[in-house]
Amino acid sequence: SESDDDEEEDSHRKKHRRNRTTFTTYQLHELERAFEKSHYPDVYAREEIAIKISLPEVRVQVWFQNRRAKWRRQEKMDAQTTYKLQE
Amino acid sequence: FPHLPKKHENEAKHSHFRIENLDDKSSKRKRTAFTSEQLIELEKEFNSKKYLSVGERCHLASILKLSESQIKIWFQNRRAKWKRLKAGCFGLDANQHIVVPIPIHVNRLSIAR
DNA sequence: TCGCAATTAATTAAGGG
DNA sequence: CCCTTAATTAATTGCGA
Repeated sequence: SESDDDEEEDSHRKKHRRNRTTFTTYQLHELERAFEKSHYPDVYAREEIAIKISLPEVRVQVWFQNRRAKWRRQEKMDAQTTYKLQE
Repeated sequence: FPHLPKKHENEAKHSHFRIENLDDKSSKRKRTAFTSEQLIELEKEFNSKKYLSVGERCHLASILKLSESQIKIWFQNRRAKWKRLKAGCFGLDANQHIVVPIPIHVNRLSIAR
């Protein structure tokens, strides 16, 4: 009966329960395809994508942000790889 | 209406290729975590007014022990979030234009004349 | 100088393997 | 358990007024 633990109240828990959207394979396909075309689509392009894959534009926007972060991370990584290889 | 969409400079304009900096202490960008007290107060303030005057900002900065810039940026970011939230729930309820207070900072010099 | 659009960079945490 | 990654947020850049 003692709740003891949980520094964070579960009221905080319920409130900050983020609902994470899981993309379908098709959505991921289209997003990836769009990313190939441009890493920086403007609002209108994003809106177009959003409609096509039936998602709010903001989800598409966030997806591109995270995708670019990944892209940069990888780019930095194999930049280091080719660096080592040339020695 | 204010501020049109804007276009991001095509493709990789921001060349964020930070070279391995031998200088520059602690290459990571600092991210200050505001305390819950600070956030509660900021939120409370935002609830009453969406825009702060210079004086209000200065006062708030001193009582929360944050820089004026941090207060300014916080309100900017908060307004952006507020806008997203408003736009997000279209459909239900037919409120088109809420009583949006106005940024009147423009007047602070021109009114004096 | 401000606000805003658009973004980044650090971070938090969901959920799958 | 750890990893990938969706979500959040303080901070940056750049433009226009």
